[in-house]
Amino acid sequence: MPERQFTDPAPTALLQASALSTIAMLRTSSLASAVQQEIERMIFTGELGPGDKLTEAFLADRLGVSRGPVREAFRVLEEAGLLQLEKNRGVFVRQIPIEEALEIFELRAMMEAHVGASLAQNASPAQIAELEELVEQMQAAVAADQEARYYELNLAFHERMVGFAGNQKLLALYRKLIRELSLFRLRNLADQGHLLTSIAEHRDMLRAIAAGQSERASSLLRQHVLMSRERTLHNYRLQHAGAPN
Amino acid sequence: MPERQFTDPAPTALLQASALSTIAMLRTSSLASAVQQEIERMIFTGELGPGDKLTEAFLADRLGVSRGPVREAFRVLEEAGLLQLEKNRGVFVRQIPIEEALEIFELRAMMEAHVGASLAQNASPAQIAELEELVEQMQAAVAADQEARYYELNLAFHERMVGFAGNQKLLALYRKLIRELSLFRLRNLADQGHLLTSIAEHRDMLRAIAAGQSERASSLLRQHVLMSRERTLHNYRLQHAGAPN
DNA sequence: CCGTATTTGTCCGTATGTATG
DNA sequence: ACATACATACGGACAAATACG
Repeated sequence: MPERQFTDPAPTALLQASALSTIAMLRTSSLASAVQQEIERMIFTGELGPGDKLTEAFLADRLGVSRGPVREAFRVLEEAGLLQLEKNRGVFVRQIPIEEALEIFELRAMMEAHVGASLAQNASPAQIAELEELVEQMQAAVAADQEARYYELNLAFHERMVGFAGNQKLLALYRKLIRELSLFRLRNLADQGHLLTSIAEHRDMLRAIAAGQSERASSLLRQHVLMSRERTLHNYRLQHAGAPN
Repeated sequence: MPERQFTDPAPTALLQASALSTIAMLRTSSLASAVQQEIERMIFTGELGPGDKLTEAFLADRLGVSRGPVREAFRVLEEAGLLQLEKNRGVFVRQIPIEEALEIFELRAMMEAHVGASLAQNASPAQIAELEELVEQMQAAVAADQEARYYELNLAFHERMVGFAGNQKLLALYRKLIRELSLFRLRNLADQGHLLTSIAEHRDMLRAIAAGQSERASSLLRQHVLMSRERTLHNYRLQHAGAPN
């Protein structure tokens, strides 16, 4: 059973065209970081999927750079948890096992609970207003049946909240976890009902925060994330019901 | 005002001797990771201090490898927050600003509070016993006036607690933060009184955990870490009173 | 069990950019 | 302002290790 390899003709041609221009544009700092960003882009657009194999030489060729920068990008992306380096075998897009995804959800719950308590005590009216505006847009997106847009706004909402807590280190860690989690994402094809529930939960959070209710805000956020965790686990079990391993 | 550079004759000779053997011994995987570990060792033993300058060529020379592996090690250590790469200028051991140190303490407080609640619900008697044993050793260390030993045990105690929570990702993040924080450490030359207080706090935590009191355990751990934060801030202000910047 | 192909590991020469006098 | 020293950035060649037929 051959690994799905990233050397098929069609996607390769596509990559070559887009990558070269992208690399050229990103040439702000080092080639290595440009390559890094390009690999990330390929992963997050789905051009590269979990388990896909990459090689230094291949990527260097297609991106029109030497192996050096590619190597360095690989190392950084391994440290970031997106790639898995196997000595003398190749580099693979990481498979996030379900156990790890669940751990990440737990950490998100911890972080967002902390953020909820913090915001209940320190959030400015302007910040709350901005979050409320995001919820409005989410509502509109659901009404217009734009699921992708909804998810985008949802991510933005949570990230913005974490940002408002004012701890930059926390925000950086949060982002890192979200990126890793996005590698897992077996599309959470959610039903409309859930989306509306979720929006209502967001409103509840904001109310608690605006009212300065630390513990309630904290608890609501934790539950909100843990719900999301449960849905993910549920979906996973559905999809892996008949196919153990 | 020249940066303190890592080219002084005395420490260099020392480095060369120890490093070569170390590098040889660590040759388990790649030279790059061996170099990485060696640099970490130099940092944590104080051979390298915050602000010190490193160069690829110099380190490569002294470690007896080429610049390639050194380069890669630099990138990883930058990602880890220990080094700061400045393009075409040099590589520096990071200075953790006080603001960042305080942020890390806040994250530690968040994490350990979470761990406290978790352990209160799930810790096994064996785990609690192990933690109690560590506290006993800490007590003995204080009695024997072995401060260094006390700190070592204290770190082990907290890390072990985090480990017992069962979330590997959390443990990894926790360790990473502690490593970064150790770069800050203007020796927390603590008075005996504080050490004894601290030990008492540890006992309180364990009691709450053993009794299954989630909220109390959580709160005690948070306060314990925040106290530590306050002491650090206090020491910092003392040391920087007359010398702004 | 061995040879060959593949892939990373390592090294060094040169280009490029930055700071400094 | 300009030249020079210095450090990284990058490329390409060679070596070593591993996998696979």
